[in-house]
Amino acid sequence: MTKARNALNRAAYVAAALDVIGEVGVDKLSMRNVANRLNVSPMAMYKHFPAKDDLLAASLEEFISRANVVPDAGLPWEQWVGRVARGMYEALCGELTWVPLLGSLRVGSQAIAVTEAFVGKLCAAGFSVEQALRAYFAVIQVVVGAVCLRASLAARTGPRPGSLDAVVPPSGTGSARRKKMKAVSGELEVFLRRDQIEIGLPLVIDALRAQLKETRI
Amino acid sequence: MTKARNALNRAAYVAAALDVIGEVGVDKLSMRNVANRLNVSPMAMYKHFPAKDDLLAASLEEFISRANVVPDAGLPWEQWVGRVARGMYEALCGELTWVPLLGSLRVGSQAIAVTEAFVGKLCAAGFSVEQALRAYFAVIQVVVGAVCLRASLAARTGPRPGSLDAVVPPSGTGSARRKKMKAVSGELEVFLRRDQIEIGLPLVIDALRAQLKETRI
DNA sequence: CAGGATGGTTTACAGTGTAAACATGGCTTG
DNA sequence: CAAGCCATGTTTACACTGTAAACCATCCTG
Repeated sequence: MTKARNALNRAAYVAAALDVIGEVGVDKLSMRNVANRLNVSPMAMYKHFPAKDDLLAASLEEFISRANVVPDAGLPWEQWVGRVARGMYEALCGELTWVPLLGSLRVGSQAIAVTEAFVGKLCAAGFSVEQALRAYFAVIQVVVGAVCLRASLAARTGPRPGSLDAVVPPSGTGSARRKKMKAVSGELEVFLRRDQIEIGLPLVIDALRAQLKETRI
Repeated sequence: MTKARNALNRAAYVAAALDVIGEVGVDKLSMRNVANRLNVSPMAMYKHFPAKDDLLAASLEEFISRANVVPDAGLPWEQWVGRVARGMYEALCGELTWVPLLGSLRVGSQAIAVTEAFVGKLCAAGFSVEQALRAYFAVIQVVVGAVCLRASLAARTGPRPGSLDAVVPPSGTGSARRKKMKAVSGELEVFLRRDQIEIGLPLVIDALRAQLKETRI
């Protein structure tokens, strides 16, 4: 037996991978544990994905797609864009183990659907296609960057004692400098603890608003 | 023998790690190959770093520090900020294998030195400390995001044939939709191929300029 | 019915991070 | 000077990883 009717497909493997990820995180996902979940040999997956990275990339795409970030069309564009960005941000923050894979985001059909909606929305609001696409990429950049910074906070136990002991000592020293650095460091901590998306996103939206006003004149 | 005078320290291990990374990339770095480069047992490193991740995080910090992105103080703040951002972007793009580690950026003394300079520059230009820190984080976000998108392009062989075959088919179908999606997809490709930092960064700088003007009134 | 796809299995290998126990030099203290 | 601790490095071993290679069963198609 073993074969039979129930042939597994890409989607089934991706679904299983997402289950595993939900339980143990992206970093602890292995070919073997997703295979086990489907009662299948690990090597079976290589008939559908050339390598683990491809499985993970597909899973990330599916994950983002499931986040379902495209909001109601009725909203004014600023809020609409905000919702998309915050939706992505929150989804990714919910599973920070994705972070190492943010560099392998593919332009899959799911992403294209979002882009399409995004560009459509902004064009309807008066932006040019060029401007809208630029805006889309800027927003994605901010989301990804914000998630990375968020992860970077989570990766820390707190302001470590050794936080000021450099790998290589800073060129200029002196006690005045050290004091100032400590002050900046403190402020840094405060900012790191803020909701990262609320730092970069408003700036981008402001810039977009300004662009729109200028175009309309 | 074996012991003797030449006791290795954190910095030595980090330097060796950076050497290895320069040759084979972050992804192919292993405790064993950096240990070999120093003619030392792999386990020796655990006396200096609790785990591989810590070695990597330290190496990333040192890498960024070596990029030496802080420019001359004479520049006007817009250009100054641009230089910092583009410097980081280019350094990271030169070794894209760092990308998976962007989520473990630590606030080390090197980073603090940059922040200090950044905040100082912007405050001198008329921004409040709050605004300056916000600006700093926004810029970092954009840099990190831009690098991730850049990596995402590099991870692709090109516009793959299967690019439109979703893991799970899109909800709405129809040939008109497919055609529009393909058009958007084409534009996406074009944008992906642009210098990513030039997409998000100008927007952020525009927003900052507007902020400054408003404050001055 | 022959023959290739398709999707699965088994076996095996080279390589990984790191825990545990042990060795040894140099510095501090009695 | 002796005793002993601490920092550093070594050896061994383990559990686990991704995946190449070869093989097998079912099905679709000419």
